[in-house]
Amino acid sequence: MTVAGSPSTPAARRGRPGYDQQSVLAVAVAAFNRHGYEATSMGMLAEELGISKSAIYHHVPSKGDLLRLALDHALGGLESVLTRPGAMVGAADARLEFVLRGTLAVLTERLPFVTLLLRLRGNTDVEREALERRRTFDREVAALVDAARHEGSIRRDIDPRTTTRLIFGTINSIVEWYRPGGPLTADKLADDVILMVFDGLHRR
Amino acid sequence: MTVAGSPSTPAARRGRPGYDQQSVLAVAVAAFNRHGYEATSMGMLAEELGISKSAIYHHVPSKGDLLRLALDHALGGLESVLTRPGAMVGAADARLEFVLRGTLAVLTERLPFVTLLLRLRGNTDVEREALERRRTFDREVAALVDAARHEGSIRRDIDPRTTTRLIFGTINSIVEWYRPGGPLTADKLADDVILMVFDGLHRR
DNA sequence: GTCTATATGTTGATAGAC
DNA sequence: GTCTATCAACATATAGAC
Repeated sequence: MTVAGSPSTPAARRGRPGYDQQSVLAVAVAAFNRHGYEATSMGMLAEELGISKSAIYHHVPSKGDLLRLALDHALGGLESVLTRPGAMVGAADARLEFVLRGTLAVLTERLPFVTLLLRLRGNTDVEREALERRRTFDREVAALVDAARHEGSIRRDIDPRTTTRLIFGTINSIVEWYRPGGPLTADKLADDVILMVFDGLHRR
Repeated sequence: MTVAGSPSTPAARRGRPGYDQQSVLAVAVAAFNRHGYEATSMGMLAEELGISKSAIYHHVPSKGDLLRLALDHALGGLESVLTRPGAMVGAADARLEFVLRGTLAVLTERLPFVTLLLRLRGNTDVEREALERRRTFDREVAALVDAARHEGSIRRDIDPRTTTRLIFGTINSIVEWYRPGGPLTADKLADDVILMVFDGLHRR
């Protein structure tokens, strides 16, 4: 999926100038992440796009729809991880690692969209619906953690709920600092995260 | 320090009714965390406090000062961890654990204030100044991580910057789910975090 | 310590021209 | 696909009464 940040990017759109919905969305998501969704005005978006406020309404019916489109892109990516073959068969330990690596891949590939999702507070209906879908995803991963624990591959001296939350916390917090294109590749990052979470930082 | 959430809490304030600066601040911080600082209007605060907008200006000169007071409380707590005796002497490994436990203690004791600090995006001068103080704190902890690495107590197959960011990510993400007064005490949480970060979740 | 009234600008969204 | 013009509602903050 191509998400351009300026009008008439040749690779993204052939033909006439001006924005399309995807390129408007990319700019909107960046602004939502910088100021927060509620604090981002259509006037600010218009200024960044270089068009008038009302021109935005040609691409999207409301500010809430910009949010809904963005969150759907993030959630769709995460949900697809759970339906991939590697998430369904084998030892719980291996399935868990597969899902965590898949989550990390979606997080880095759709970074601004997932960032927006993870910063939601549930203040509007659109946000609450997205948070409900996110909770369903979280519950399925939590079930995998429990299975790996029962299997004996995960330590039992930490409460299962705490275990799941620490795993998610570690992974989700990556949106706050990881930037693709830097020295750290997404694959190496995934290796590092799996290493710390399951084997720890101490030398042994 | 007492931070009340309603006017004339007997333990917090003796004498006349009405809010004082601390109780206004507590309500404001909760609202900032729920909606984001920029998206929280003085009208919303007035409604939650049950007083008029202009009455708030009796306690604090501006909305930005509410933010500044709150961030100062969070940063003061974090900075005090680095000047405590345990952070200054001994093996780097032990000093690092001491500082991380101290950070976790401040995070849980001043939870709403630290939450606000960690969600800043740097859109105003007040925010940028706070982020600069936070970066200074982060740099000092990063130096401890580097020292523990050189000492040989921390694994070398993960980049030092990544190591520090994963540690901070894991700890900072706790504000998104931990609630004091629940079944998990702050001390047990700190034990769990230290255990996962340094020894990993795998059973050995 | 709180109020009403007010000043001045910005909000999301629409109507209709080009 | 973009524009100007417009709307009612709401933003931060101040002045001055009680």
